[in-house]
Amino acid sequence: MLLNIYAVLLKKQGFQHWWPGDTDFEICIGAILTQNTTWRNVEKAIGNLKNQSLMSVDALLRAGERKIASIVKPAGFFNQKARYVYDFCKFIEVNPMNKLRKGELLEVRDALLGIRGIGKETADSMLLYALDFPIFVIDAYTKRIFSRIGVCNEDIDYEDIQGVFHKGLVTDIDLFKDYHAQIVMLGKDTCHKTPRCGLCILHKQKICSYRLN
DNA sequence: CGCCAGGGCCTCA
DNA sequence: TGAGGCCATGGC
Repeated sequence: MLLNIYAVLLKKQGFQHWWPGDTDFEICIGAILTQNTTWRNVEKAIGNLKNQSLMSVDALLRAGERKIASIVKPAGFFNQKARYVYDFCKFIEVNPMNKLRKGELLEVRDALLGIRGIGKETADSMLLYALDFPIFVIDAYTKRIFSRIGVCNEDIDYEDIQGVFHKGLVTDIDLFKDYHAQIVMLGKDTCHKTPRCGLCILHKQKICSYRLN
């Protein structure tokens, strides 16, 4: 079932090569900046950081929250996000990513969740895409799409829907990465809050019968 | 113009 | 532990 849906999305949309970002650190910063924000706006913020040579732990710590806030402004919620980025850097300063990569998944996850501004989705995005741990990322699109298919309710708890994927799929980092990417693509292009079922491959294949329009 | 975007925190029951 | 308010820019 889950694998079949992935196959359909893969065939339609192509392999996604996700997450966008030149380095693992940049992936983490992007994960923070994209909270409840379109990637288009995040790109501007990331571009600003790179232009000012601030895409590194040391440079960001030296810059400080005020400076970071002014630079990531296009990503929205910039005061909060500047604090989150700064706190994340303070954490990485003590726990470098190559050290985290050698840790136990759930312990590293708990450590990330202990940082102000890093919740479940952000932590799992970092774990999967930057640290290469096998954990499935759940986001608003995942809940929306799979509730419309009929797998769950849209307000299902994070760990509950994550468990559906962990139980229904083989533990494969590359599969987890690309499956989530496929979900985001479908969400951005088609499965909007107001659905565009006429464009949806899952509707065409009769996998989803949420609504005709 | 109004709606919405790849969340998460804080507060208050 | 669950609901509601808040954070903010930019595209459509």
